[in-house]
Amino acid sequence: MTAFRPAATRCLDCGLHKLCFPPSFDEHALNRISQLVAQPSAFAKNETVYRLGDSMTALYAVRSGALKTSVLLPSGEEQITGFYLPGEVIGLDNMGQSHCASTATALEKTTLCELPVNGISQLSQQLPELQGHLFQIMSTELRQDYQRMHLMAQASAEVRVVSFLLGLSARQQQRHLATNELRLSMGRADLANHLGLALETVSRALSQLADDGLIEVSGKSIRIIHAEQLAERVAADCHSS
Amino acid sequence: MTAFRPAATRCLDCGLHKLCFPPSFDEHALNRISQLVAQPSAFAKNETVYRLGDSMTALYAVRSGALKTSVLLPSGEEQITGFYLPGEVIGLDNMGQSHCASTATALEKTTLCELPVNGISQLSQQLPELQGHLFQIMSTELRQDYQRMHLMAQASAEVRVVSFLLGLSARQQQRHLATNELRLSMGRADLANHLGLALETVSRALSQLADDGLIEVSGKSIRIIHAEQLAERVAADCHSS
DNA sequence: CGTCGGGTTGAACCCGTTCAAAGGGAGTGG
DNA sequence: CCACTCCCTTTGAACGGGTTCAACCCGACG
Repeated sequence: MTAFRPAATRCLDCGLHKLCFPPSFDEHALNRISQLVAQPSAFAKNETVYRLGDSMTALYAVRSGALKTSVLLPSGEEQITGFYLPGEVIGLDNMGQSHCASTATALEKTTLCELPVNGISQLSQQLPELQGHLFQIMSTELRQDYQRMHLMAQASAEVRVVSFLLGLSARQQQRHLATNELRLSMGRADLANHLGLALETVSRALSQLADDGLIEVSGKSIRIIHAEQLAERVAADCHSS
Repeated sequence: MTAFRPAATRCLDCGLHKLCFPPSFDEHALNRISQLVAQPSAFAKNETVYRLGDSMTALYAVRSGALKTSVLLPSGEEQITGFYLPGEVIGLDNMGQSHCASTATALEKTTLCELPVNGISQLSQQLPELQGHLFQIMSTELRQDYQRMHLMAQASAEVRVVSFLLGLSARQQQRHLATNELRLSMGRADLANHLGLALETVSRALSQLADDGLIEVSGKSIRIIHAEQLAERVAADCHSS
């Protein structure tokens, strides 16, 4: 079996391994991990990877495409907790749980590397660096959540939208993509949900920013014209409050 | 040294060990952990346990008292990320980092058990249950943050305050304390900051709830009169939106 | 008794929501 | 190739809840 595994499934050969795992991971560590990773699987748009209540079996590293994670609230409404791009890992919020507490849905055609949680747990007993990495990405998510929480609690609609755009831009930079050309894989409704705003408010904020000449908006494609001025608006809002 | 360690520092003898660690932890595991735990240290009101930028050396389990954790935003303002009570563990958002990204401040006279992060990391290589526990409490914090984020994003002031009170009540129940007698260790300003509201709004919400006969407010002491009706208001708000 | 800090109450303003309608682009069928 | 439709997005106008600014209250402490 393993002899026939396509080269593409070996993390070492994957251009994203420095994102999924620390750059410091050596060949040995990557090979050990590769042995756990199943053949990347493809998901169509709107297909769910896992769903609330499913038994928790794996983490998933995004290989291509994009997806959203959401929690279903008691009331039945959906709260989108995050959008994930290639090189990012989903399922951390279910670590240590027997069942999934969230749902992951592909926003477009997406391929994922499956990291079985049993294997990951065991391997991280042997590779301190892997355990440290898991702690690190989980704590990073925690810290990012704090910032997002402050955003939701305090920031104006414009600042929320700008923060999101700049965050996306920064993540593209990590993947060595252009920082000023964004393609939003999610619709306005999902974006609004994630930012805690009404759909119309997001649209208005984008239009306003476009009117001010800071960005160009064309459907799901957004071009950042003046990144510095965008950053200033975020800072200005923080300073004023 | 260890021969003279007071019995009180042995986790096995501490009434809170089922909160700090899973109830399933056996005597062996608790003893291994106890060897790591330094003498509980005391902090006065407003004293900081660790501060943004400090080197990250330990997690801390609350033994008595209460404290808040906060992040300092670029603008210089403080966002309070959580309040912690006996049996709860702080510092998880710094796991895997070399330096603290948050600040922990005692809200009253507080004693903490220090869990050196090096020791914890190494021990969790040997005790899969400990590693699993760490993953679990981190993922639990993640999931709680998602709920809080939704609260901040969508919920009315009243719902935010009620959710906080009910959450506090639930945590008291875990510690086998009365669920209807709350003592808020933080001031209105901290509470408002944490809930993403203006100080005045929190005060108004509490007054309103008191007028409606659902709670009794006397400074920092709050008595819950009709827990069910409080829960209904939260559910009602969710349903309406 | 006076002062001080935290908490409460009051009134006006502002931003985001809500409801409503129009605009636009992709896909389908003629 | 165009016309039609559907869905997503944009734009408009009025409403409402939370913030803000301001005054007041109250218990603690000197």
